[in-house]
Amino acid sequence: MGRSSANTAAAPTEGRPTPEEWAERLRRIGQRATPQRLTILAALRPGEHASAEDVLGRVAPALPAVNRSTVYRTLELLRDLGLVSETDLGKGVRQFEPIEPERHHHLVCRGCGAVQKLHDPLVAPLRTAILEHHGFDAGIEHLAIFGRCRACRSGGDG
Amino acid sequence: MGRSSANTAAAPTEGRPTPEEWAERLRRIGQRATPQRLTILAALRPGEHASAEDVLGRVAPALPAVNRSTVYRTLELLRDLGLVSETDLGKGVRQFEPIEPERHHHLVCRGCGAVQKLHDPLVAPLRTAILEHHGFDAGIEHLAIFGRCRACRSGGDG
DNA sequence: AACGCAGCTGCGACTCTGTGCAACTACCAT
DNA sequence: ATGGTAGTTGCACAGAGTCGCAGCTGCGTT
Repeated sequence: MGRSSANTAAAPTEGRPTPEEWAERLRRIGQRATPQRLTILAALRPGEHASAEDVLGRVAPALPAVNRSTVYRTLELLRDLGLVSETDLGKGVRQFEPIEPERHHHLVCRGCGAVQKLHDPLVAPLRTAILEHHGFDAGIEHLAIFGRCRACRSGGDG
Repeated sequence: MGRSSANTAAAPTEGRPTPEEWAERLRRIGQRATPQRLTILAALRPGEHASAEDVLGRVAPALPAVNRSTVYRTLELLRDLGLVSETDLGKGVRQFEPIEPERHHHLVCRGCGAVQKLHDPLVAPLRTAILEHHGFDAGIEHLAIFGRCRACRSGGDG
């Protein structure tokens, strides 16, 4: 999405966009820049998983009246817009996080619950293969893969 | 898991195991063979997605007193045992299905909701790579990958 | 065949998430 | 700056899934 157009203030990789930059970005793709959305966007920080409830808590000081539904809907919108990633780490609570240029994924052990990072280069071929074979643009931004870690496998424990 | 042990009655690929075969299989791995579990197992059919609620409905005629929690817990157990797969097709309802020798996955379009099959050979390399690089046994039995299908991509619509 | 215990089940309450509808408001055109 | 309108929000409700606990039961042992 036209990232090479206007570059009003700071470089994208230097820090996170300001609310006004977010607003412009939303408008450019035909979305409204509401205070709720901008506040929610500001509440998300790169590299940090946040649940919908976390976001609601962070937004409350600025906009106490924001409703839970709005948070969910906004997060979902931002996900579909490719601005944030949604991941279910298996805790019954979805985690949201702004998408960074360098993607990563997670391996979640069903035995001990340990979570380790999985770098995108291992996953990228799958994305490519799916696009080539099915013409399907897989939104694998932040995958959670469940299974059994080395320790739990050798330990034999569940 | 030790599939090459005793083969008491019918061949595994000939039909699905009888309740008694399931019972024996459960006991062999240190699990109790309760009527609830056997009934739930019998309610699952290969090649057919069933939600927890579906299973509850199918079990009801035989065991009217079975509780929702039991169904969830049993399904989860069977999943951890590697007997059934769990998949979230994005409908807010998880789908369960007995694991077949020939695995498949799904591509779910976030635009139009269409679901298409994805054959395992495309996914297998990822499983292998994760095992080699991380010693992690990825339980990718029945994956649901979200994204945008060919039609929705060319149509430009959301 | 009866016993005992660890494990399983049923129950109820609670959390997380999605949806319909009416009121509101950001944005475009004037 | 003002007005119209389509997109958003807030609210209330509904449904999926989880958890702790008390009581029951499958299964190994005697």
